[in-house]
Amino acid sequence: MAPENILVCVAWPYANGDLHVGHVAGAYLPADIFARYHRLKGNRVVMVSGSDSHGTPIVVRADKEGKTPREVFEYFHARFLETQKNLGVSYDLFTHTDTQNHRRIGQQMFTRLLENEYLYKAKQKQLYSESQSKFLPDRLVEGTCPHCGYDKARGDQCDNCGKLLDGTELINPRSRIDGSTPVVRESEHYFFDLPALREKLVAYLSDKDSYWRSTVLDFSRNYAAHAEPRAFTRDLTWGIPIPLPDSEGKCIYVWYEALLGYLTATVEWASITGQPDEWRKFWYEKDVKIYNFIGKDNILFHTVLWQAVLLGMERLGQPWDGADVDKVFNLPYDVPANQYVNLGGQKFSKSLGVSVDVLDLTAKYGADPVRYYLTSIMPEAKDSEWSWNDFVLRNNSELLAKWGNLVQRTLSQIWKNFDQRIPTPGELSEADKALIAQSEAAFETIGGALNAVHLRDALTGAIELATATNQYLDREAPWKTIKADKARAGTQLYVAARVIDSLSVLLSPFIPFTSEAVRKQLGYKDTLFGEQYIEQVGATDDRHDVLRYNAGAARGEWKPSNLQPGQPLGGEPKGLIAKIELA
RNA sequence: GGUGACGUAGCUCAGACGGUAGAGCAGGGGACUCAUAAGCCCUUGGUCACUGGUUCAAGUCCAGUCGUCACCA
Repeated sequence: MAPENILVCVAWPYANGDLHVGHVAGAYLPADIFARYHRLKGNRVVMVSGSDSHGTPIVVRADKEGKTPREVFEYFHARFLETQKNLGVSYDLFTHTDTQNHRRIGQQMFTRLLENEYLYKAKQKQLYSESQSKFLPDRLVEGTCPHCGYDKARGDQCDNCGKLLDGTELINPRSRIDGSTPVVRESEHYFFDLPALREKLVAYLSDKDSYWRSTVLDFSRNYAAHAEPRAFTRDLTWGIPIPLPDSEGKCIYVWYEALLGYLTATVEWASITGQPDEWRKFWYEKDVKIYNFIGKDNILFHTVLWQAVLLGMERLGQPWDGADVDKVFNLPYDVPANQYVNLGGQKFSKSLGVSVDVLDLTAKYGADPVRYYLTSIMPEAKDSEWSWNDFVLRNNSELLAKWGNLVQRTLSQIWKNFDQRIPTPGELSEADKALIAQSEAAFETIGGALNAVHLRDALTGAIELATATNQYLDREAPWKTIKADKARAGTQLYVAARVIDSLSVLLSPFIPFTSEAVRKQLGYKDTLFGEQYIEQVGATDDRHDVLRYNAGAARGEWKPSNLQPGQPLGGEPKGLIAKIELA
């Protein structure tokens, strides 16, 4: 079968706070598992994302801390790189939105939509701070709620009665920055004419029933069918300025340029890897599948609004891009959005201290226990719950006891009794053949689940095979066989080792580090995957750090083991997975 | 207020097309000992949120109620 082209687009984390396990389980980890699977399948995979570095919350945080917005986002960007490298999220490129490349294409997006008449000008009433000479975002204004009279309602929503507000509705409004009283001024903005694209959006969503998640589809359809115009620009200084004269202080609404990051990061990836036209393959050629991995709060942006942008632009189409006049952008094939992971029944919240810090977690326990547990509670259909107790149990009684111990008990018998080499099997019994057949079939079933982005099912399937192998060992008991018939014991251990070899591949999208270690213990000299590294790229005035992936000498393949008898083990087997004891 | 999703054993979750509830972990018991006292076998747990309705038969379809969440106005 010809290799497929897969573009894995991952939600852009907003660079005003650290990542927590909810983000990881929601988007980054599923994307990585999916990407690794497709790499093993031999498919052409590019996985991109980056830090969302513009927008009001970053400006506010910078003001509060006496820093520049750039300093704030660069701090968190660096931590995102570190966190995801430690976790093994294998981006081909994780960049950010404050690059020349992103700005240039961002302005082009605006121009294209304007040329194609999907943007129009309209006036909007907004609160303006005279003391600071700028428009105030609604959330930075407070006042008395017109509905319930609560006197500390924010301009976007009243915390008391829960009603959503428009800042101009507030009675006695005041700035939350300096307490001054804002005035109502008219501001002229560009609006995105979504009604003009309704028909195309509805058509796009019409053939997704067989594979989109129900949590994503109905909701998106309803919105697409009734989509109203939305503001496309904002009064903002920290963002991408709109490329028109007399438009100072107007930037592209951050949401749209973050979405555009999927395209711009692909362009940057192509350029960095010295094949500047390669992005065209993924965005224009039709034999490509684009996946967007996101959390449930982002669904509409990724199932309707992003499609609207792509449909509205049609293509990049500027002089430097003139070859594309007859091309049209690809739209996402699937948007497997996840629900949330909660903690103690509450949402994660940095400000309330409800959080599990990922940097801390990987430093203490390593990536794989975290990846394993988060996959097992991945909120594919509904919200799930992080439990420290469960984290420990899953690690100790599943990952370690079922899988780590299976490898350990098999290889240590081979090490001690078979000259530290994979034994040469004799004739296979029915039981031997049955287990091997089961392990071979697993590549189909688990692969199917992975391809359909049913990641929890896929992991469960792999663990079931580990259990079957443990059962096989207990029934065959090579430690007994060896006393009377060493050759038969060698066959039994060969069968177990061969299935373990397959399992290390089947499990590798989920727990890549452990799988590499197993592979090494089995005596292989190569690796399943390539390497991740952080690197500085860009011209002098555009330097930035990115996370990259280099396939290099990776030899992993999604196919059953062909373990060679006589292969020397890679050293004395020792525990792969540490037991976790909570202090 | 609108749209949508969710509410199943102690915990985490499965349960197209309706036929009297399943898995893993935890808990209890057992035989073994190669293994990080891990693995294996057996086993105790459930008013399937609530109330009505359709049906010979409903976690499974319909209506309503309550609760949780996301997005939109």
